[in-house]
Amino acid sequence: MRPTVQDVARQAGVSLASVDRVLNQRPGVREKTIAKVEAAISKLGYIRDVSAANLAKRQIYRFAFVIPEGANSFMRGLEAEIEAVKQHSANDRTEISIYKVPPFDGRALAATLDGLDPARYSGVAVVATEAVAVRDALARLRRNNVPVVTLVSDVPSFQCDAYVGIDNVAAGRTAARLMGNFLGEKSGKIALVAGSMLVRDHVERRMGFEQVIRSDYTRLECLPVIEGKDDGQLVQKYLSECLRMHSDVVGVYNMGAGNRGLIEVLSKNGASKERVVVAHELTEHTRRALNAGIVDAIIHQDAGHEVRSALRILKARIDKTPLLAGQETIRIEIYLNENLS
Amino acid sequence: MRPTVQDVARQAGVSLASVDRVLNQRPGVREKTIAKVEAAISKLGYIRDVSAANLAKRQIYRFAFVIPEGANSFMRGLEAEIEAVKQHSANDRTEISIYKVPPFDGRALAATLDGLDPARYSGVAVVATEAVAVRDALARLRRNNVPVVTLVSDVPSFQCDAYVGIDNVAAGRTAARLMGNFLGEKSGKIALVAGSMLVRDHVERRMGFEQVIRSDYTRLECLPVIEGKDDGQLVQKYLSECLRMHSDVVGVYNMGAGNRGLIEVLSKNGASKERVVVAHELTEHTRRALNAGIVDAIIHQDAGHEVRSALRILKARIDKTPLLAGQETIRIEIYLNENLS
DNA sequence: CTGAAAGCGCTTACAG
DNA sequence: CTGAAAGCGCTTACAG
Repeated sequence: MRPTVQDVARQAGVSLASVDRVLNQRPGVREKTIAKVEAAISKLGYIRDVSAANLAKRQIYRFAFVIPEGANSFMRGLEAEIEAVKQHSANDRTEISIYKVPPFDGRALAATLDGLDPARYSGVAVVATEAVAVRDALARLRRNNVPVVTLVSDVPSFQCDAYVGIDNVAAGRTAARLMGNFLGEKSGKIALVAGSMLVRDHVERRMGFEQVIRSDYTRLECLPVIEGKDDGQLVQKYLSECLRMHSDVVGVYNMGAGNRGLIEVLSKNGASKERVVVAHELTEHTRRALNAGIVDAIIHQDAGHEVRSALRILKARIDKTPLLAGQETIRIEIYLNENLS
Repeated sequence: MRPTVQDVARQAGVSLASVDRVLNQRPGVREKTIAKVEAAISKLGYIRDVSAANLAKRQIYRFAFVIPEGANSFMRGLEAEIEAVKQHSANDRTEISIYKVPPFDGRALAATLDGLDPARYSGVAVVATEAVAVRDALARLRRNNVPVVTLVSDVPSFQCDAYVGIDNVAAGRTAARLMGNFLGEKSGKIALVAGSMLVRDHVERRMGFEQVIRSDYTRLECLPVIEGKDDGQLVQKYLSECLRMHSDVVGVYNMGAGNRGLIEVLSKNGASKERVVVAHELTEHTRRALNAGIVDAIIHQDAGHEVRSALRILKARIDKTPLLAGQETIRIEIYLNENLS
């Protein structure tokens, strides 16, 4: 039988309450008592039962997810994943609220974060935009003992409890390797599409992509980045102009959203077989494009994994329990038509 | 406040014990009482607290993992992942035992399974070999109400609770797409290496691989499969013979283990840049080979994910709780040097 | 600074 | 067929 607090109390010759105080590092215990309890714990190999503790504490986890609103399919997929755990998590004494804020708007995000009551929420996960006001709002939550994780997009200037997302430089490098290898001996230009060069993810992906192309595929040349604001309409307009101007574009890399516009241009363009196309994030649109051969590869991050990982990390901080190493690494996934699951 | 069994009992005008009987579908309750309780449950929106129930039941999960012994790095990685959750799972009232059996040996596997006491184990996960004795041993466990999942390698003739692993036909197709695209305009032969054509995974991967090569890359031709018994020494011997005999081998696909032998041959061979090499499973050896450019791509399955998924599925069966859709799909992962994490 | 007792939301004998 | 009471492994007031 596994030892319980009762056993520890008996072994140490103290009451249950004292064991509890030591276990939870509550103040007002004599050094000598602490020592006795700790000796008993290690002698018996006591491991505390977290769920029994949570039952006694009537612990309920309340989490806030703050994510961008708008048409971005990846973000809507992220929202769907949050909804899925939300339904499921009633079993786990967990309550989840979703707050949606305008995308690319640091002030709006900061205002929403400032509106979160630290007494109400036991943890916050946020798709962050970099801005001083955001950093300050996150710092306020941390000061009030609310653990914070950033999701998908990090804020390096703020030391949060964890960043749950991919390494975007490596993602760009991965895209470039696929592009370069798929192009074989061909030479020519690569069109680069991003949402905005003010967004960290996209800047990092571009950096990684250009690094690899320049060093390993010198017969290829990257055109200046087209900024499509993650908006399908704009992407469509700018990209078709670009392809008209440059007849020797052999590859297209979309490091941002707005894939609907990209797909529109390339499917009209017909000769998709002759160009290699790499984009980010598996959505219903990019899946269809992979199937149709309009897109050759998708670099993906698993939004469901990110949501569940964020929750595990926040709970571990709250319960002061260790995480399982390896489970919380978000991978840079590659999808071809063949391994869509 | 969330309603509890107390609330349900009060609302239904019955005792706690009766509520419990209905909740757990225990026999010996009048239809009318069942109806009253069920009405109260749905009226209050009662959701049962599984961890409180497990505490009261002194429920301890005891799981057996049955895996192959031997030098196979993937299997040793799988074992390490089981060990990792084993350490961690003391917190979760979960005990895990690992049984190792000789690889490719259905009788030894069946004997081990037959030795598992159904009274002791609440669930079993097994890396299965196809054999009648194995199927019967698994059926015995199921008859004794022990849920069973197959790990990595399925036994289609046995209807188990779940198969936790990848679709190996799709994995083969994925390997072929990478091979074909990376080869660009080149034509020539592809050397195929497998462990054994008696093992289902390898047969399926081969099928998927050849399908895609034949239909989409007609300038490429697959050589007959080399069977290396997943043994580095043998793979090295047979593959180097094969490369000596065929001067026009432009690609190598290893659908089995024994990658150390493969890497040995190809690194000596020098001209690795001229051949495209695709293999399975990220291990310390294949990582190094990716880094060194000896291997171009690795098709991978996440052993840690598989272990954790198997545990979640078994627990859900035991607790009769729903699974979170999406979390249990094992993906066919693709690794290039750039997205190693 | 310490301890006895009640309680968290369930389940389990046992009595009727 | 049904219910009162004790108990699972913790924590929380409250009294001293």
